[in-house]
Amino acid sequence: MHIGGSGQMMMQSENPVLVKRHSGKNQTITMRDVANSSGFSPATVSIVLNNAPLARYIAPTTKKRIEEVAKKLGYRPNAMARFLRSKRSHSVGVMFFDITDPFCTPVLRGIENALYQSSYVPIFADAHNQRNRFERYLEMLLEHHVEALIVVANWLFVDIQLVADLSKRNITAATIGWEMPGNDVSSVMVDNEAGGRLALEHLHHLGHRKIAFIRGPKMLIDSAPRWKGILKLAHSSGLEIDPALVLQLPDSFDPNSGFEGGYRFTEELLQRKKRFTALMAFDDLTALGAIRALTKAGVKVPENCSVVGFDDVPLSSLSAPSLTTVRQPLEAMGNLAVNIVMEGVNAGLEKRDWSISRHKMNPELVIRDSTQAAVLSSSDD
Amino acid sequence: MHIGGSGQMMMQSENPVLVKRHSGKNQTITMRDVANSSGFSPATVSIVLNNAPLARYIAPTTKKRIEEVAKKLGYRPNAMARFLRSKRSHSVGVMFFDITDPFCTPVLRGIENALYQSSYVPIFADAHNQRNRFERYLEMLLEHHVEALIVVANWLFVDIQLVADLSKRNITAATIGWEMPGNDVSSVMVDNEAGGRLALEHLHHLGHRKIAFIRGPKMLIDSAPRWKGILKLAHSSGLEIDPALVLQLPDSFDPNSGFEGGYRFTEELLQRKKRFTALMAFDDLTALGAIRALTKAGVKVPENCSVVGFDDVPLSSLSAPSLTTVRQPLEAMGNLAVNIVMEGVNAGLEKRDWSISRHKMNPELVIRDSTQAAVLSSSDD
DNA sequence: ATTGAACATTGAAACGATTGAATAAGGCCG
DNA sequence: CGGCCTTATTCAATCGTTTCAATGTTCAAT
Repeated sequence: MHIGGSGQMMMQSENPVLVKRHSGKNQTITMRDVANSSGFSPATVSIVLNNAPLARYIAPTTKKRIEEVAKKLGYRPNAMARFLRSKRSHSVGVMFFDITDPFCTPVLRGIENALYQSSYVPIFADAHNQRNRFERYLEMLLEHHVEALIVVANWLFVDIQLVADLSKRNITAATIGWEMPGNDVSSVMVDNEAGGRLALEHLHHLGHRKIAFIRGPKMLIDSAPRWKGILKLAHSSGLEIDPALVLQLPDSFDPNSGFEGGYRFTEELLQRKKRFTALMAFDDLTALGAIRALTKAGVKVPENCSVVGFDDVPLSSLSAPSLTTVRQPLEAMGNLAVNIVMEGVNAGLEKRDWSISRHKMNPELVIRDSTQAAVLSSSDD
Repeated sequence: MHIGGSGQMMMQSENPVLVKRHSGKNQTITMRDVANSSGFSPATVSIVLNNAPLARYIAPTTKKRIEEVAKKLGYRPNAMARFLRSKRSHSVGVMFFDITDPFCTPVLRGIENALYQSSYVPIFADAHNQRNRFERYLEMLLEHHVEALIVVANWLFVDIQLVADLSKRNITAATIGWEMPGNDVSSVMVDNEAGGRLALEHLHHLGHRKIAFIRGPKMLIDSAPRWKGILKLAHSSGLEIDPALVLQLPDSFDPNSGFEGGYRFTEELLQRKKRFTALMAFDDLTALGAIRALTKAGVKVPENCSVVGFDDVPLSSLSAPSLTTVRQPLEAMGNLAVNIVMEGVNAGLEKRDWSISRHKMNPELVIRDSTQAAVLSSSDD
């Protein structure tokens, strides 16, 4: 009368093992059990429980009966068996380039939440920014027959292989924070140009004219458009950008290197002895690094120097001073990516035609304590 | 002569839809394809590719042949079909109470990394601190037949249901940051008592004698032992704890409420006009809130007041000032939890006996910029 | 009366792998 | 030379669902 783990060691070499597996309700109850127990056939049970098209012919009494029995027995469909027939795994691969980037958590939350609404399950993968790991995970996800793939490409590098492999296997995919070349993969990004504009506009409105910039690494897709937005606003508002106050972060594989970079580069800016009353950093981490350097050098933020970041990662509101930044709607982006791929999945199911889409979400300026109006200074132009 | 999905769309009502699905190598290649293509039977292919026991009888030439063909065809085993027979899903459920807690990211990383080593895939679930969501996810994970479950119970509430359901279904489980009543679930925690001791010891060594405390919420399992460690050290070192300098956070369902709590409670402590030269917070977020309040009130950290946190969440090193704290080895804890459940999985596979385990990991003091030696004051005892 | 929908249910064939039992051929022994 | 072990491979059942095609009903319409 053992159940479960209790009698397991009896299986040893040559003992007269007592048949214990048949005891408790340890056995998984299959659809056949429900069928037997309710007096109908497995087919009927399946039709009823899935509310399949044929279900409209099934007598209401039958339906009720079957549903009752299923519940009483605690029947749980076997996802694997189901998949084997229906080709639907009810899972989606969610691949992060590097989850340690604070950018990722809200995105993950958004993805998870949207999938949950559709009763899909996320299979989590983290490439640690390594190509081979990325490929291995891709392999694993394909083996698990995820119905779709979402790639959160917050940091460096892409893989063309991805595109090929996926479109070949008819798996809809979407990237967040990156755009694939070609026309196979949908994408969700923030409108970086608008964001850059927003940030600089804010500083400009506050009266800042001598502004330092720490640009993002060249390899990051976000860097160029943000800078473009900055240049455009500078141009349209007649603001002059002093090249001596512009630095660009080097490419790096560590998403958290921005902090260190912001720190070092701000030190360097300070050494140049060119006065600036505000600093615009590539992202929040960079901004935090900058603030650290400024504070250490005795430059008070925001009194002596305003700092603005980009992203609005969760810690930005907790830092001291709390950070003025351009918010990416991270959770909404995760959400949208799910909706996109789900649409693709459904299209595939219904043999409908479907085309990829590229979204640029609107950023939003979040004003906190790291910026304030420029103090009027005699040497200002 | 159609195979598989090719002719399916002809089922449409009455349009002569052109069969475009049949173009590329879209069709998934099955084991049968490898068998046909190599001239052996599916059985042989399976045996070779899995290196099953019987493989020792297979001729080396045959093996090579099959492996070649499999690779050339790009054969990828169908995880579902495989599972259906072998009862192994090669997936593990990873359930978070609330992923927005910064505590979770490193744990997730640790779990992911360990699973990756074993070619297991994590199915991610986030209960959003809601019981019904927790239960629904549990249901979904069971449907997907995860081989094990890891619950990261960083924040409030537990569910007894969990224990029952899992042990009934013979799924090994482990919790991180929580202990289940009963003897069904392994757990991994930090040694909170030692941590509490470590933190206070540090302050004491620095010469602090008037220390304020913000204790954790009663419902959190960590709160009591941390406090116990504090009391013990206070006792053994002859430190006096002034009840007027001790506050306890209220229970809350938001893991990030600690910041707000730390802020408010610190304001309150300041209002009491009882001098203190150091503050020990329940966790890092609370400490950050406290620092914010202190700074706002003109109390400089660490010059006028040292602050120490607990956990060493990623943002603690980035805050200004960077936070002295007690580090939980979060990644290692995730790792360990995986090893524990994998051990259980293997035991189950080999019908071995196996018993749960409870681990207390050693915390480590991380000294950063938020603490410094107490200034000698005339009124000190 | 016969037909033919609409209704209600079921049999049985997949889905793609795994695996215990079976087959077959060679080699060795007494 | 018949039996038996070893080597090499295959048969066929099975896992738990889904779903197409088939089988009876019932009942209104010809």
